[in-house]
Amino acid sequence: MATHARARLLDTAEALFYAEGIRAVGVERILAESGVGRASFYRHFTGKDALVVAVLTRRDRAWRDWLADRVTALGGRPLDVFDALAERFARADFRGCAFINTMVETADPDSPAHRVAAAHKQQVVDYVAALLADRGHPADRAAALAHRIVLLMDGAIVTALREGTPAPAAEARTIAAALLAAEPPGPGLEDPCAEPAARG
Amino acid sequence: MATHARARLLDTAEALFYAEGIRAVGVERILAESGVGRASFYRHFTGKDALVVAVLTRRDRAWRDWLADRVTALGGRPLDVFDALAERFARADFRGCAFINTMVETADPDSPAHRVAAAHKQQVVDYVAALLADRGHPADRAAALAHRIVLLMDGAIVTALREGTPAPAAEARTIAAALLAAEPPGPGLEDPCAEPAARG
DNA sequence: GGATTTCGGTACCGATCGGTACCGTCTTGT
DNA sequence: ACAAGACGGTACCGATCGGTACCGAAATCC
Repeated sequence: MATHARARLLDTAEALFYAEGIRAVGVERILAESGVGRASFYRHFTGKDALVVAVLTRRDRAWRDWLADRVTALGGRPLDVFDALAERFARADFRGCAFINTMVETADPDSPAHRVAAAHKQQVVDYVAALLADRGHPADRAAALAHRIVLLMDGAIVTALREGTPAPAAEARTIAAALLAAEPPGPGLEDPCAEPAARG
Repeated sequence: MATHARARLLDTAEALFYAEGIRAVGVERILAESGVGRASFYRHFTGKDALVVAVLTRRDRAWRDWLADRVTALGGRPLDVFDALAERFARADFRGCAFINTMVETADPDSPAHRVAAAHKQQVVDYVAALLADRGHPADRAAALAHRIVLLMDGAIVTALREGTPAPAAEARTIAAALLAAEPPGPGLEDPCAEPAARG
């Protein structure tokens, strides 16, 4: 028997929701393209809403894990997040940020899907703040800077979506670099092994 | 007779589409809330898609006219666009940028609605570039700077939407100010009546 | 004042929406 | 080997989707 109907539902739904929008994709489509029977779907999820939340929750974890892995591989500098973004923007199936899209599509801020999406963004802010703290920025300054860097990330994502090019990632990186250059890290807490000043 | 069914349809549809999303609002709702008869609707528009395009086209003009008016009233400086944005963010019915939302909801980039939304953003870039050129920036630099300023505007819009506060407008303004401070206008072309350096 | 146009209301269309119930089948754990 | 559970397929449900056809009333134009 084909294994794990639940996993196939999540995979198919994630791809379709991201590519065409949550509301634009009906349960019918997901069943047809995943090969899962109708009854099996409602055995695993109470309804479409629960599927949406499950997809977003899984993507939240996967996306942040991916970001952390890429940033680490690129050098662990805060500005490396923009180079990670550039990789995403260059993919043919890039369709913006699934969580921004969810908040746009799901207008009700009290909706479970909206909440998951909002929480995702907050966790990204916390991650960037941690990156900044690692480079010696005091906690309060790291939080404020992270806020602005995520604003730049979101701006780059939206711009990349509407222009269809990965260029906005580099633009946002340049702007963020100016931001960090104007605010040097605190007194001697930064990583002594940091590369000179070529990047980041 | 109640006047101008077409105008009422546009007003009602614009409000509902912006508040709840294009796909989330059916023709039925628009007819009920506008008080327009079903037949009258299809007399004025070939279908829902045409209504969407008409709404977006009208909003494009109205939004850019509003932006130009507010910026002029605030002083005509490029950075004034962020103060104009802040006013929008503070409104209770703020739900992000209708054109970003349209591009997110309408995945197909060849769709008429998507094209109108993309064209709107390009015209905003052109407008900001004109503001920069007025302050003495050479045309090519003005275009590049405008691109980045609109990236900041979009980032502020998305951030304001997900946080529900107008604060991101001021954040983006500060970042943009650093951007402009690092790149002084060209050789003596700026407006001699410009205010010192307090803002903009 | 009569004709034309625009209007609102309603009935109806096929298609699709999310969701439920029931069926026979196949895999797996013991 | 056998029972238990997960599976795919189908029929069906009421509601709503976008869209068409037709009607009588009301306002405008000549």
